Amino acid sequence: MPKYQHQELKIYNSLSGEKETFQPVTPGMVGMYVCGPTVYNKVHLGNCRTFISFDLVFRYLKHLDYKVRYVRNITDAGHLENDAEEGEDRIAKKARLESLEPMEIVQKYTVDFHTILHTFNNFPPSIEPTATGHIVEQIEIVKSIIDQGLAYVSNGSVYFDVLKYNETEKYGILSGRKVEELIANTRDLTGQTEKKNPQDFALWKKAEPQHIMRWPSPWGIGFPGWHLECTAMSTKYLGDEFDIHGGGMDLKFPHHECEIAQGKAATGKDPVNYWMHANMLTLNGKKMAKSTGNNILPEEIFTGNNPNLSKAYSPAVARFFMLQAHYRSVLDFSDEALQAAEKGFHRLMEAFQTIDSLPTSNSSSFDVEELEQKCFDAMNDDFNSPILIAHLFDATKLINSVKAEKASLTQSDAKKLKQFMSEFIFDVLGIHENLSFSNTDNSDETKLSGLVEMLIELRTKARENKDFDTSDQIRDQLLDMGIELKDTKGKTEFKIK
RNA sequence: GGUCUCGUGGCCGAGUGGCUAGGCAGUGGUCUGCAAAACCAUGUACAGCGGUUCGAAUCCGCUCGAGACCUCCA
Repeated sequence: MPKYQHQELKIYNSLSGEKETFQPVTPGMVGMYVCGPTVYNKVHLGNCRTFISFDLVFRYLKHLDYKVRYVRNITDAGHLENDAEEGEDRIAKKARLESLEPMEIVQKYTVDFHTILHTFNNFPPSIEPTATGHIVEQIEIVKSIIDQGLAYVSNGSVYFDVLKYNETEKYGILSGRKVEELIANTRDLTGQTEKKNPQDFALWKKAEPQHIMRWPSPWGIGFPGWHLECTAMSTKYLGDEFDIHGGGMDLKFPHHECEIAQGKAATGKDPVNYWMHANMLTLNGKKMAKSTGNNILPEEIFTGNNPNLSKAYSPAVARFFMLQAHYRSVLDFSDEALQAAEKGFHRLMEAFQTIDSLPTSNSSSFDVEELEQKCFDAMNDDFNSPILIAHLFDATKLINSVKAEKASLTQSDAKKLKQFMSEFIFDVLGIHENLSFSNTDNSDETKLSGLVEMLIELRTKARENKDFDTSDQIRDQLLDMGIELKDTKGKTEFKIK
């Protein structure tokens, strides 16, 4: 029996502002769309947080035995740097700066994106469509919106008529904006004479002669508006109405608002049942952004090569750090916080590895099944990974207590504990770290392990002979090399730091 | 300027109308040849000021502070 029949998952829906019990359109199946990156630059850590957040969602839905189709796009069509009618698109600009073909830029940063997300142990999405691969679909949507009388052609471009749409529908339902307020607060942007109203947004833009990325359309040579691709690709692969649409908080307005309007205009249906927004990762209290340069690149974390960092951190530690905060909260990045996460993470991993060697008893002093359900409860409550991690630390404490012979577990409970911890740590949180190599078959590691064991033996003999100079020398020099010895009851263990 | 969100102990970060979040750091103890690790114990935390309530850090109002969006951004 699939797990989702036993667990009640609640998801915070940005549309309603409340946690709602999750009910997919088709029982047992989930369609999820997440806005992917514009590939004109390296992904920074803030970008990664969003994708790690939705990887967590993807993983947990799968863990509940849902069949999930996860679609995440690549924005590779050139969109303008702002909402003005003229200007250079970001990919073309980057191509000029790097002296590359626009599609080389796209390829280069798509590869970077994939590599980094893989390093963070994200699952790839089920489908990863590109904007340029769906120009035809986008044109079809523009046509149908025009047919509905909700878009107009102006000088070779097509704009969505927000005021007209707002006569029968509500533009602004997601972001809580009112059209009247938007009108009152419109910024003065030059060159918007093509639009009937400043709130209108482009579905299709006429390409200026210097614009490199261009396609033919019923309205002339041009390129699609930014918001359109997500509507085209989400509905193509997930249907006119699907379950979950995610993205960064900064996309809520106008991007997602426009998607809702476009979708409704084109199909007459509200495209998405659950809107989810991941919050920002901040650096020095401010949002990380490509445009301001206030960001850290993942590779800088892995190498420690950044003025904000005192050392390097593994991808698993960085991921664990992010998952210790809830996806809807702003998380501030700092070296200190990463260090704390790293220590806690290692404690958790070491305890997990200890389970097999735990002494077993006839009875357990702890309810393992209750703890497991608490882990489900945490994730069922809008994917609350920090609470889940807190429970995993409770398990850590239990394991260490059993090891210290201050608590007890039956053999079957120890097995259960290992099973569900493994599921939550590796399958759900997606944390993956090279485990202690003492129990692997890799030959070099086996040799090193044997070497350390030999030194431990020598040290144990020295200690028996009260030759503490020798024993301390072995311990201290190993520690200098990054090998820590740990004396436990009757046995010395080691760990590579 | 408009809309919205947030403000938790030394740091990070959950949560909630009354019952220990958790991690890191600190302190005391156990263990140890000494340490480390581990275990046990330990913090009068919820920006400020009012209000609602038997009871609020949690609800309401105001003040102060921070951030996001309103232009491309995850």
